[in-house]
Amino acid sequence: MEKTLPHTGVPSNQCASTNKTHCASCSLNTLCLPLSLSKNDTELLDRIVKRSRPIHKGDYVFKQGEPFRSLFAIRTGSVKNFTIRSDGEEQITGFHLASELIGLSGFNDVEYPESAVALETTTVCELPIDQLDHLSDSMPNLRKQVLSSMGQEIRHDQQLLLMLSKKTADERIAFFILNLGRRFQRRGYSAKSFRLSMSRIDIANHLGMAVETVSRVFTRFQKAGYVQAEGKEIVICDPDALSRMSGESQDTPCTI
Amino acid sequence: MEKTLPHTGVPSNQCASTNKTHCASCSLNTLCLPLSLSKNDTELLDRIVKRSRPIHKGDYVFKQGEPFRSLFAIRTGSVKNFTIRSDGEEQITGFHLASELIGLSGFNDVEYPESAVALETTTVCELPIDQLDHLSDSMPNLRKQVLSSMGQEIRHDQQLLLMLSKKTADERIAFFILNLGRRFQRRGYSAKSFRLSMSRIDIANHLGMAVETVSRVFTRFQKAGYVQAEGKEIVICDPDALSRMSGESQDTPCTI
DNA sequence: CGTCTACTTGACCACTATCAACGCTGGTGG
DNA sequence: CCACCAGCGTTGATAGTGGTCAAGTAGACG
Repeated sequence: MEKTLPHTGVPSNQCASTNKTHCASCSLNTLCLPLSLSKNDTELLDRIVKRSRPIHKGDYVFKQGEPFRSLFAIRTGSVKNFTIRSDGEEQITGFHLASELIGLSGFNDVEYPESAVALETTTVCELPIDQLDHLSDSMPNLRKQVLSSMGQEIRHDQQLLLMLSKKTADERIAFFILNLGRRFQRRGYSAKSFRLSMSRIDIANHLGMAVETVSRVFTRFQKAGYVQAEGKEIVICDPDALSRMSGESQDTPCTI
Repeated sequence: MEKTLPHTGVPSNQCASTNKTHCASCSLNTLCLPLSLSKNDTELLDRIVKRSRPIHKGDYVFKQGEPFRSLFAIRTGSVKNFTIRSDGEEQITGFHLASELIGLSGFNDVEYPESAVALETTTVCELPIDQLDHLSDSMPNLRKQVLSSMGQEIRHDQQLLLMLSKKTADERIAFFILNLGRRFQRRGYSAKSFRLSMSRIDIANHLGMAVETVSRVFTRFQKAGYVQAEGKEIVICDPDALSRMSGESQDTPCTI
């Protein structure tokens, strides 16, 4: 149903050496932590990476309240991050795709302040924080890369903040779809045609609106010819219209 | 009008040695970067800190689009951070008080993705990023502290996200007031009685509501006896009520 | 095939944005 | 010293967006 995983079927576990995948050969190494590392450094990083078997839809990558021990890089699939609010409600703080680093918000905390669960069958690379830290001593570039990822995460959150604090339902959905498309594009997929791995409920939760509203906006967009939405399959027909709607600058044409 | 600044009036500039203030003697050193540093390390950090003269209300600490060169620790006063959206509107991403580190969102970017301006007369300590980076080589604790601050920033943003995506006007204001109070408390001031350094307009912008709504909520809270608001002076009369309103857990009593 | 959940659509109403008017305060210049 | 002005803050009236409730459809899964 989902695109097939690179996983071999061999019951590999934990140790990188039991698994075919290595950072050096990973298709994501230009997007992920090895980005600015030398061949040698990449190999050192590779050694501390724990690659576990695929986790299934609904499984936890890490759970709010667990001791903060590792960062995780998503190899395939996607996850949603969320916190449980005091009133018991789940609040989705973000969706993450392949090559993205998750768990960063745990820094400075003894435990994970949020949970991450797989939205589909997903494989992750685990980076134990103490080893990563130790490795950082001798690899300034790795250090920079981690800081970099955190800076990115902060900017991402602030962009979201920016959106949630002002925008209407239409603007939020337009932005959300475009943003997802761009992220797929960076990973070599089509920016205009993709599959939403998250439910409407999750989208609604994340964007701070009612499910009904999400549904209505999708329908409206479809009627207007901006997108073609059939269940989770999305085709963006008029990216410029969406870009205009999302409140992005009118002067620069849409990047997808 | 504001509390007097520790600044001496001597036209000191740039070099720490021309200024009385040092990290070791700074009243904020248990909240700021020196937090987990040894006496010796603090001294080393102290050497790269540039302490400039006070900046006045409305002045920029750094400006969106400028090359990312430094982090800044707020010594006294307060600032607002904001980005200019494509439509030309200003969007306030956060308010920051003494001891907080700003500029973190610039990591991984060549330029600052947001601006910071003083809300009142403010003094900052500038930490040039290249020197900080260099110092990090030999000081793992400093590294941790920076990561720590970034983790904190991410969590802070996510908490805000959480709020903006769901809450009503009352909930937002209640949360905002309580949160400010707690931050003042951490700095040794009263959590219940303080002065808002930002205008209603800024609050509205930040919380994603109209100024009129902010004003109405303040009035409503006052009539209900939750707070006493006279212009920018705020007294929290019933923290528990605010806590309940803000959607925090009902079981745990309010922490202030 | 039945059940459960996700999703859609419609009706209604509350909340809050918007528009408008006005008081207040602080700063400026005569 | 006072008149004036600009920006902030408050309050009222109105309208629109989007949440809630309700019902029904479609799709997933055992």
